[in-house]
Amino acid sequence: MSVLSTKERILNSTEKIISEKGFTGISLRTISAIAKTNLAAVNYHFGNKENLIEMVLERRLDNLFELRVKLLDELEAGSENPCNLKQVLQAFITPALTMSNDNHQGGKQFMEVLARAYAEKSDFLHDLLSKRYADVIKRFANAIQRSRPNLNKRVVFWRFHFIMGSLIYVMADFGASSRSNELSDSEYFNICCNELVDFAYNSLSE
Amino acid sequence: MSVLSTKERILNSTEKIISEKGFTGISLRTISAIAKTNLAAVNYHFGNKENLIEMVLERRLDNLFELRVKLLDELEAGSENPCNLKQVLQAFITPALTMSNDNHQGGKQFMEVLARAYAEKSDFLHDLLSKRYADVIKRFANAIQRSRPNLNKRVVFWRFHFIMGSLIYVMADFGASSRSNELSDSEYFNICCNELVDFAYNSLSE
DNA sequence: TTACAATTCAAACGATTGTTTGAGCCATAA
DNA sequence: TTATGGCTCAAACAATCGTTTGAATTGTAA
Repeated sequence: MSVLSTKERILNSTEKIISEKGFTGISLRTISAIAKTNLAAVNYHFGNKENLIEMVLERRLDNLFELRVKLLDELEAGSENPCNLKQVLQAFITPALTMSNDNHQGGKQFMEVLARAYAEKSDFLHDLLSKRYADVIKRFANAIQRSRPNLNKRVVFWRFHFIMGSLIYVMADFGASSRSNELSDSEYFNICCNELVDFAYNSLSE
Repeated sequence: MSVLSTKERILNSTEKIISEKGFTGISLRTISAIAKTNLAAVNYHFGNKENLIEMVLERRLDNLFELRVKLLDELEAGSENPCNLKQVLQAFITPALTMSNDNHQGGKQFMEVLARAYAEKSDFLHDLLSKRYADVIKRFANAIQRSRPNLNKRVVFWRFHFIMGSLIYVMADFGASSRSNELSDSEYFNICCNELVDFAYNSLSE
């Protein structure tokens, strides 16, 4: 097991605290305590609190969108043209849910952070999505469009956004209230993933 | 125009501030200032900050679910049996979006508060949904089930939750980034409402 | 080893937070 | 008028916040 740098430990503990207590419950003193470092280390490494939170978002979102792009690339390089819609949706949804199921690497915590950032209308997150990742989102929207040529372009656009809404809802475990206790985490997320893909696929039927 | 009581003014200004700056940005001093009253009035009328926020949620949610129930009652009293699925979905979705479009009465602000409360995993909200409103949600789920007897009960359950996810996403204006500037608020929400109902209806096709 | 930069640390800063206090205001009822 | 109770107010409380400072420590290259 590798030893984590102070910077990494701070990012991890921030992620953990936000996912547990939300943005309201954050304090740099708690963060530094859990990261087993000094209070001033946070400002030393990240400048200020706002920047720290932004770095938490950036670190993971880059991974998430990288993975999505990779899967879409593979699909578009394949023989099917247009791509199989269900696979396109899987390429978008699965990485997010895989991440949120990856407790070991803190992915689950991050997904909750992400959902909270959405709710808080983080300007930084907004910029990230509308600039850095806009192309990826557009690529997915186009791939969906091509496989459903008879659907109005505007309608596809709306539904893709609704699907993203459901995804965020699930990721953040919003519906946890309704979750059965008999399922393990990985079982739950497998079912969830399948159900969500089917749901999305169905919603895009012509 | 009626004169609002101090209590009402405090509730309204709290709603406004949360919707603008999120739960993070709340301060009782700002709240009392906007409510044009004294700082101590908040504690006098609501005991403490947490209780104040809970009262904001409760006041509006009661209205929302009352309206949903009323619409469902009307449908189930009608001639169609089972109820028309699209109308059931409308009875669930429309009140929420009407509220979020009702700027004058602060409904829009509340919907953003609600979405933030979801993200913050408010225990109070959780209890409200799983206790006080659980019956209503179950009634809607059953109504959907009856109109789609061939769909697995578990599948209906999942999809209803996904639909709620999309609804919250839309209510909180999460997708505002992608919103065209040429539409007025009411035009936007009309389209949004129709698209969401169609989306939900489609996702529940057999 | 020495010198220098990077990092960590305890301590303090001023600002802001939720809450409490007790005096004052203002209506209504005796 | 006087007395009472609901309400508002300015002021102060202790606690916590993010940030800064300067000294101590660590790691690295000469």
